[in-house]
Amino acid sequence: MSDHVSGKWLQRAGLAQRTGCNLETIRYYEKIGVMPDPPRTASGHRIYDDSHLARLRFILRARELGFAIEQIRGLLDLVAGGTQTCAEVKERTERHLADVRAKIADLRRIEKVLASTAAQCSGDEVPECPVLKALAS
Amino acid sequence: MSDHVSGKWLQRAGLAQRTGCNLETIRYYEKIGVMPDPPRTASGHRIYDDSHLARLRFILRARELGFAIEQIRGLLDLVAGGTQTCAEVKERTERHLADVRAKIADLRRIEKVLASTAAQCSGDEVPECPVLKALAS
DNA sequence: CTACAGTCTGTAGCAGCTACAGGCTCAAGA
DNA sequence: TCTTGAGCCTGTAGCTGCTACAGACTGTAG
Repeated sequence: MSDHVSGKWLQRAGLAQRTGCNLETIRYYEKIGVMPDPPRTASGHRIYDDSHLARLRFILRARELGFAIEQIRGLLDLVAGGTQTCAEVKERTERHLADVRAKIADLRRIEKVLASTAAQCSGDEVPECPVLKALAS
Repeated sequence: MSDHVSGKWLQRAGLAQRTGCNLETIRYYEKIGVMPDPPRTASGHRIYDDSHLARLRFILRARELGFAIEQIRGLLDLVAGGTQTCAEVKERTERHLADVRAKIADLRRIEKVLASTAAQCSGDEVPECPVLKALAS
């Protein structure tokens, strides 16, 4: 089973290599159903084509943008059903954007506290420490 | 077993209530060893005192600031061993701060991509969508 | 004495992977 | 032709930090 049939089909390692996805992650995506169960060779080896490649890339891009798997599944279902509209997708994107902004706000609050507390540290070899004091208070 | 012996000792629910910690989380912290195995009544009910209260508050504050459990365990070990120095704690805090800042940077990158892509959406009831295009590209 | 709130234990589930072990298959070299 | 080794297969366990449940027991108030 040569992997060199250019642009025709791939095995798992080929798909992983072309997408940068971890080998096991592909199987995981199939198991949870965001990637379809692929066809197999007689001996059970998975066979992927360009449609799998495209779908996996979609998933990976969405994950990079912080979309949860269930949100991605939703987007894929919309497209698969042909029922997607820009209005709907925009709304989902903006909901996710709001989540991202909330996380940023949370982290910035944390950053401020950490930075200002650490700034009070002498950094000396003494047991007293403003950070510990803040945590213990 | 009355819970009203003021300021002397507490049961699990009392500790939870005073710290805002979830009941089950306390047991979890004991299981993983960041909280000590508390003494028990004859019938096996946990008994907590002010030292447990203080330790749990320390843990919860540190968690709020995003410290991982293992980092918190490390800080608590330092203090318990009496070997803590401001220098050491400051260094650990700044390492964590760097992690937090890296996460913020990551989320801001995501935020920018999401915002700018969503801004290109017409928001109309049409199947074409810049967000989907960006994910599929 | 009974009802009910509270506690006890172990275990499973969440997200999103990642990494094994143990067995099979396939192609290339000797 | 046989062997070697890479690659594939499966199921399952582990990671972080909880949270929730079931089923049994205990302790107290009426």
